[in-house]
Amino acid sequence: MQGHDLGALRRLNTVAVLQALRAGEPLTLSRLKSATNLSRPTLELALEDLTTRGWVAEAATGEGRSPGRPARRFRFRAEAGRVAGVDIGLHKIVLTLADLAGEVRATEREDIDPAMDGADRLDFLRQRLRRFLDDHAVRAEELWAVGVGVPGLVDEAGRIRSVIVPEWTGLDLGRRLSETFGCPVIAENDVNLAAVAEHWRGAARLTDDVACVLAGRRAACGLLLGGRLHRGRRGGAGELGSLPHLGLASAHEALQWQHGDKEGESEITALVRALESDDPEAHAVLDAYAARLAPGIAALVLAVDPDLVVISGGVTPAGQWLTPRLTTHLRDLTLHVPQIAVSTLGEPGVSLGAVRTALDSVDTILDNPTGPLPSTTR
Amino acid sequence: MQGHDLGALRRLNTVAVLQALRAGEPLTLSRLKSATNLSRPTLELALEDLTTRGWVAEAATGEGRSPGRPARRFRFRAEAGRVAGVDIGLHKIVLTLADLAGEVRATEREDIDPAMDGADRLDFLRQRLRRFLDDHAVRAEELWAVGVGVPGLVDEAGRIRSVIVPEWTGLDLGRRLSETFGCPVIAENDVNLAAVAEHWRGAARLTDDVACVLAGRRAACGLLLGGRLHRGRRGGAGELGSLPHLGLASAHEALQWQHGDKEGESEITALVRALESDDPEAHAVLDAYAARLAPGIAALVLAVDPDLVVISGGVTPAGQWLTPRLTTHLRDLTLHVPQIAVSTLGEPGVSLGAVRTALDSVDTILDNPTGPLPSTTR
DNA sequence: CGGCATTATGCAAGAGTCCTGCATCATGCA
DNA sequence: TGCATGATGCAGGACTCTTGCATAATGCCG
Repeated sequence: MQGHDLGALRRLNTVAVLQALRAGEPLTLSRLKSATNLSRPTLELALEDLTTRGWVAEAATGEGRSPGRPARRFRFRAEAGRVAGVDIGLHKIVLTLADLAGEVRATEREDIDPAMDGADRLDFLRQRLRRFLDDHAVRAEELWAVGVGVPGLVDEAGRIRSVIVPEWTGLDLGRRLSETFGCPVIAENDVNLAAVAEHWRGAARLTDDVACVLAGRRAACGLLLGGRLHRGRRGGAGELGSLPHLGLASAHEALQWQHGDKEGESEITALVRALESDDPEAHAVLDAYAARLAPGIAALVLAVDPDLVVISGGVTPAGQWLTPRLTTHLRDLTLHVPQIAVSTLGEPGVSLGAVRTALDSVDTILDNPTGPLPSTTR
Repeated sequence: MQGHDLGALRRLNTVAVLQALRAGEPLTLSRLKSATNLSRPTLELALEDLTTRGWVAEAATGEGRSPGRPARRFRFRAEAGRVAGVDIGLHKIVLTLADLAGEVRATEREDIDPAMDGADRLDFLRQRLRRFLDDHAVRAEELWAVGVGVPGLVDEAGRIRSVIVPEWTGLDLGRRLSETFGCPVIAENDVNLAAVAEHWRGAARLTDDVACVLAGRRAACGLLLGGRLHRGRRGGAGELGSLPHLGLASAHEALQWQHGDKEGESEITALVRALESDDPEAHAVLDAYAARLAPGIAALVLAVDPDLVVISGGVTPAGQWLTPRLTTHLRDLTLHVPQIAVSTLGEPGVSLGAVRTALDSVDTILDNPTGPLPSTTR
């Protein structure tokens, strides 16, 4: 714990004003006053400072609902910068562009040849992100941070360990890309990012202890405990797939469904259609899958006792039928069955979590009380 | 995030000075200056304030090693208050008295009749704590907080759920006792407190992600993640005992050892003696126990991936033989075998963790930036 | 259309906190 | 005894926050 200077006090107060404005709607001085407990002259000075640095602008006066002189309103200049979120999996890449308020400005998805090797994949990622930024006229100095979700574990130092893209094991993807794009790039396990996203804007907004279970070809889990991502030593938290007693790794075998009538229809879509028409065989398949998933989830629930388990991944479309079955099976295995919800974000969740991680990295710049408040034009 | 006025700044700085002194040795003004980044006049004002409020006193000047005028030295008045830690189990009660620096001043242990019911047990706890405080001349206004470890889960609201003392289920022990003793009383699961204690002063001082496994008649686990206690919804984190796939609840059956020669010697003491004399049968028993413990610990390790697993509870005396066997068995079950250590605190660990929890509760009073800095004489 | 209540804004005065810098004091060493 | 070294005492100055009053702009009502 450090002592604070008068200058630090002012910086602290200025950031407090900025945070209040970032939270949402444009605010008048009166509202800022009650939000920050600061006096009006102090607020005016802080706002002037923030305005010259490009963080804040005066908004149009709101509709004059109240009597009296209309108040000026100030807003956070979300357009002052951009962050990007990338989800690079085995089969696809998803790119998301957002402003500093986290508002999504553009999204793009493209299939990848699963056979593409690690080096080509890195080049591909670089090239597509570069093109994506160019397409949306993002200048280098506008880009504040990038988050990247990868299919593998990422340790605290940023090094990857992946069985899906084995050549990336040992790679410090963040450092490599940050050299290319001239801003912080944070690599993170994709399931962890899905958990972050569900907590931010998905099914887990109301709780701070969430386990996000990826159920599909892969079985993995992201943990958000106390509102913060829990990685564990070397990023291995939630990797229950490898314990044979629980049979999580092979659970997907129970999800076979070859009854697709229509050409080109995916297995899960066909299964969902069968479920919708109350096909008893389809329900039996889903129940068997739930039964094989249950011990692994039970171990997770007993270990960390989350408020909520979010089911995401390939089975998401069948989620509404899966959750009650899962609840039934869990009742036999755990003391307390947690709430179970289906991902509301689906596939774009990972790249949205990557955006959130990038925004967190921007926040650390602002939270640092020493040094001057940065400007938006760097 | 709130704005701060000049008064809050001063309070912030004063607390920073106090924290610097709390950390350890008495400090001179120069050392405080480098520790807090504050100027000398500011430090002097803060120290005067802290002195009149009773938090700080001038210490004897250290041995004049350096040239120049000898500097005054200031120290935290740890004797300005007391906190107590209690561990009430099925078979025993342990009481610990400490000063505000966490220095232990007294400890007491007493057996309890395991058949004692919930109501009598609460009275017993009250009476023994009262007597313990009287014996050591702790006046009511000197006692700042009490921590209590109980054999059961404690939810966020402070309510207990226990199978060991079933009558306590639903009890808000903290509120009840705080009315009796006139200070905050925090109830917490005993294994959680063991984890806190090992992190504070035991085997887990160097790491912030720790699982503390209670191995003995009971099987339970306390989790400290990111340096903070992780309770989970309703305090159920780490309760892997109930999952039959892992067989943790019945593991203790493998630990039978009836070969005690000496009268009155406990089972574990006899086993340790046999291990010391390289009795192959004793080693086989321990190996079988490790094998039955391993799947549960593996599930925990895969779920949260801690840096360190601390083994505590009844088997602690045999820990040095248990840990290598456990490591061997875990190697087959997990990707990464974490470090495994034996509790260095043993049985008093829980009450020491209770002391730490009580001290944390004192800290929250100091950390609150609004309102005046409290005095030690309330 | 004009007065009134209501709310926002401009400006100055006042109080509080922190830092810098110089002179002074106390000790160890030559 | 003189000197270097580091601690202490005491202003002066700079900065920040708050309070309070006068003024400006709007909606409402007569």
